[in-house]
Amino acid sequence: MNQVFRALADPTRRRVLQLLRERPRTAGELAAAFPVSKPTMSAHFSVLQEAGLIAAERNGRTILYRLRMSVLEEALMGFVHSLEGPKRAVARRRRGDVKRRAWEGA
Amino acid sequence: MNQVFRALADPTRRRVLQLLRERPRTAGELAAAFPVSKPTMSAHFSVLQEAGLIAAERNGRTILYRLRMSVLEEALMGFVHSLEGPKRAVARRRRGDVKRRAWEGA
DNA sequence: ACAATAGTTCGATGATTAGCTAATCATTGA
DNA sequence: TCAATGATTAGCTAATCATCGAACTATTGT
Repeated sequence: MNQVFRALADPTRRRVLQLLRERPRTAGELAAAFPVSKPTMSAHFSVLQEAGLIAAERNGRTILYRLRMSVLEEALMGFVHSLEGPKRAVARRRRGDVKRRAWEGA
Repeated sequence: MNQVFRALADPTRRRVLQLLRERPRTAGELAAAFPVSKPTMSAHFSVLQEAGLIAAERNGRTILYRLRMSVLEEALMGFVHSLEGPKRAVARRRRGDVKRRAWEGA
């Protein structure tokens, strides 16, 4: 979930998701829609993929990216619900899987 | 909207919002809930406030922060809807393929 | 095998960010 | 007015991030 929100923090990446909304697109096709270099876009794809927001499928020499809507919806809705929901579950704690901010539960 | 997503990118700030879910809290009360210094928390409050996610009200020498749920919901739901919504053609850029600023819409 | 195409990985760089301590501001109470 | 309290601002460091060009991998077509 942290990765999802981190991925959504960048406008370029949010826009990529919107472009993938209607149909899958190749890396190059996506890259052509933004005024940044291909390596930069590739890095954005990585972030989105590690967050689980997009999936890649190689076809010949192109790579087709598709949106994984369910992951996005679950993260966003899940967070909203954690705010609206039962007024109890705020004190959870996870153990040291991050270097700093290990107290983090959201 | 960009500011909202940027604010949500940090786990500490998301946790602050969750703490504010039930009732407003003072800056000190919130700061005491995290293992970081008060100035650091103050900076987080600034980010949240500039995003419109929280509102501050001074009472004597304490400052009470309260969650502005509607802003949060509108941003998150709004984004989800922009992905699920009417599949208007987002990128008809076949000819020319110029770097327009179409990506500034998210 | 070679050249072209699609895409990523590598290495460096400038900008932003989260974090700290120390200093400051603002309010209250003696 | 002075001291204490709650909170922010100032100044700094270290880490992270978005970006680039160059090099690399993989695939296709000749």
